Amino acid sequence: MSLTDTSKHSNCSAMSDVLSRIGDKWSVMVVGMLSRNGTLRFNELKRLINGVSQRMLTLTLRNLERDGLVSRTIYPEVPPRVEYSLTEMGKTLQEPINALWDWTAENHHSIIDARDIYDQRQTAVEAAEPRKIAYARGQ
Amino acid sequence: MSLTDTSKHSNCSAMSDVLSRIGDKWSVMVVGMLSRNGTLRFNELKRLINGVSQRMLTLTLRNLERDGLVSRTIYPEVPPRVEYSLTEMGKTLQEPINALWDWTAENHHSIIDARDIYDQRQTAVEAAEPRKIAYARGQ
DNA sequence: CCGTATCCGGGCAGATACTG
DNA sequence: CAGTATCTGCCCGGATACGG
Repeated sequence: MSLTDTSKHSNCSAMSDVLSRIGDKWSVMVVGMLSRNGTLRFNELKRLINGVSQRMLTLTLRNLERDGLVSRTIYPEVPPRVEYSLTEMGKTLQEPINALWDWTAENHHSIIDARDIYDQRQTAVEAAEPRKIAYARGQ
Repeated sequence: MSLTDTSKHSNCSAMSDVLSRIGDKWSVMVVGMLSRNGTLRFNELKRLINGVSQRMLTLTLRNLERDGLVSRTIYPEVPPRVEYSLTEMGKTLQEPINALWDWTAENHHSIIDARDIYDQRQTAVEAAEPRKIAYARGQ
């Protein structure tokens, strides 16, 4: 099945479903970090992923675990040690995510440029014609 | 640059930036529809994309246009006609998105299964040990 | 037909405090 | 160390009404 395969595009809800996880930036970061480093402890992940709160990291890891993408191993020690790594299915996610990562690397500058141009045109229009701005810029 | 390329992983903010657009389900749907059909009018898109509100479609299209991924052509007619299509850059997005789409098709069932198993375990634990549930199931 | 403006309710994320 | 619980604010997205 592919995007261009009109037949049997299931109900798209599958895509939405998965995307809501993939699209979550923390999820992608976690998968990225685990795919590079293999196995990481909670606080290692927290340090590596810039800006994530404890709460969000916990939630993200729980969801990934629930979806069978990340495995969680608790070592009954004091102090506690919990290690995270990708499951086999999680590893297969690397490839499509890598594709996205590469695309980003190649096109991010173009996007930035496109935005600048767009914004300049808009501010020009705005000056000439007050009101008529799409949802007052964002929202 | 790739996920496994530790050097020069820029600041990851680029990835977050692009992901917040890719991760948006409406954006993906729009790109998907345009990549299949080539060119579509506003209401054609609205009909094709199940459940999108007028507001969200407008906002999504504006953002995609601003990022240089979608081009918008207005025909000065009555009633007005506006056509959307992918730009060259937008077309290059097809490939990574397709990869994601394919991955979804292959793994969605496994994810559903994993969730069921996880949830069953959790309800069991819950019964035995009230309290101690990760953020009371979601949030 | 193709939008824009405005109101509004729910959910998501940060901050904080607390445990085994 | 690795979480959990709770409070709070605010952003996002739907619904609605209107306009060129």
